Amino acid sequence: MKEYVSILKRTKIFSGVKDEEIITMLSCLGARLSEYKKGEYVLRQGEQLSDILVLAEGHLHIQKDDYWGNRSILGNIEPGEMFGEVYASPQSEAVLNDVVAVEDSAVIFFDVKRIMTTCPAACRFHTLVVQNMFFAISEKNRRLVQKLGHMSKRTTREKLISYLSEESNRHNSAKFTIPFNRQQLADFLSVDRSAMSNELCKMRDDGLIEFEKNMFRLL
Amino acid sequence: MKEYVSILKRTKIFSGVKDEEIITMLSCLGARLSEYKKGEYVLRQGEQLSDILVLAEGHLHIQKDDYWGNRSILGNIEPGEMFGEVYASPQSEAVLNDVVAVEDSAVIFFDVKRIMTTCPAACRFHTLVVQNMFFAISEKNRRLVQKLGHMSKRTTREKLISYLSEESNRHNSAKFTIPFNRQQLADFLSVDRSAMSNELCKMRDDGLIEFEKNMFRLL
DNA sequence: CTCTTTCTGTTGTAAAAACAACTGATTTGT
DNA sequence: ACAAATCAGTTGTTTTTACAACAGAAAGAG
Repeated sequence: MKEYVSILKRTKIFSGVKDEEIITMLSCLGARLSEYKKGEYVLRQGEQLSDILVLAEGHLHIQKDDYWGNRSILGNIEPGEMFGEVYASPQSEAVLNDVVAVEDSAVIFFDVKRIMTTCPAACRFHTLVVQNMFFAISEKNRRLVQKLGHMSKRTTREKLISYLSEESNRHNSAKFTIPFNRQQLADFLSVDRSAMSNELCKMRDDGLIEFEKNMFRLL
Repeated sequence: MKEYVSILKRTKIFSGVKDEEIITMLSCLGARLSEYKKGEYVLRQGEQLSDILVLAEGHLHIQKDDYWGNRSILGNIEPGEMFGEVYASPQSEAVLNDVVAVEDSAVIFFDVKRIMTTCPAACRFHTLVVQNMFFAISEKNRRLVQKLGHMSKRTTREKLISYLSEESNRHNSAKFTIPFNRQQLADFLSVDRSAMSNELCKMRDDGLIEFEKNMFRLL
């Protein structure tokens, strides 16, 4: 577990907490570590969950498959990110989506009851962590709203422009790589892969973008 | 302000806090009240915001208009709901969407700094409120994910089924009213109104649903 | 290195949605 | 109560997407 302190201290949740204090808190908060091979499920739709999770290393997708086998990728989780907090509230409901490892990953579980119900005065940084979690989930909320912004565009081209513009912004650069391959990007934007591939090429022909694999450049 | 205590005490944020304590906290938290006529903007895209807002009475929509005049309704706010918390984090960014009153409304503003940075020990319920806010924003996050679920459906019919099923669930009844008229529902689901109207009627003809104005019944 | 699998781009067709234009019903304002 | 504005439904046309099937390139396994 200690090997991940360097990762944890760079996360939003532990922002402002020192190494030694993080180690103390890992036991104070009842942290457990689980590892997953590529393709394994971290969470499954319908499960009960009373933990908040942090990705220590690897790469996860939040996704959902419907009756007909259509897959939607609802989100992308990178190291240091918190997830699962949505299901950890008192009126806890079942997990809505699958969370799957797209590469070998390590996840830290925190017992939400210990985080939220222990008297904050007991541990000097407990209060700070709750506040940090609040801001982290706010940030996440913001990203969901942005994704809704892409999804609400009517045409594939508009969705792509909306998504790529945001990624460019986020990287502060016209050139950037995305965490998806073509099929995954199509699933993320909820469009057909071949139609999207087609549209990407048209956009390139129109001089809007350049790309190679998952590297893109806006022109 | 006191007239809204009965509303506030039923909100998630003040869950578990007594009337007198709410009154005390309203000043402790630097609460301010603003009123809006139907059609007025509560928040505008691009604004800076350092408050958390609670709708005391009325009905708001979170919406966004693009270049071409297409409107997306990203969310719906009912009395007692918190909003704006996304923009209140320390690395505060500009407001992403408009929030507009769809009927005469009253909104309470809380200074986020006072909520988050005052020592929680100072006020017995301060900690409770921070925790409540955490759960409230989690719940909101959940709803955003559900909306993404509707939006990720490919056809208008699937989007409608997804949305109506969720509303039915939420009301624990096959019969329920929705907070949108047809145009607003179309904007919410990001589809064309006339096409949606058409699809609703087909669904009725297929024996899937009944409806009258904004009352729906699933069969 | 070779075989297999995955990934990306291409094309044609069928299905669905967007758009535009119009009607009648309902609501709102004066 | 009446005129104006908003709202919901209908239809036909155009545009866009989904789907299916395939081919070449790249990546991965043995």
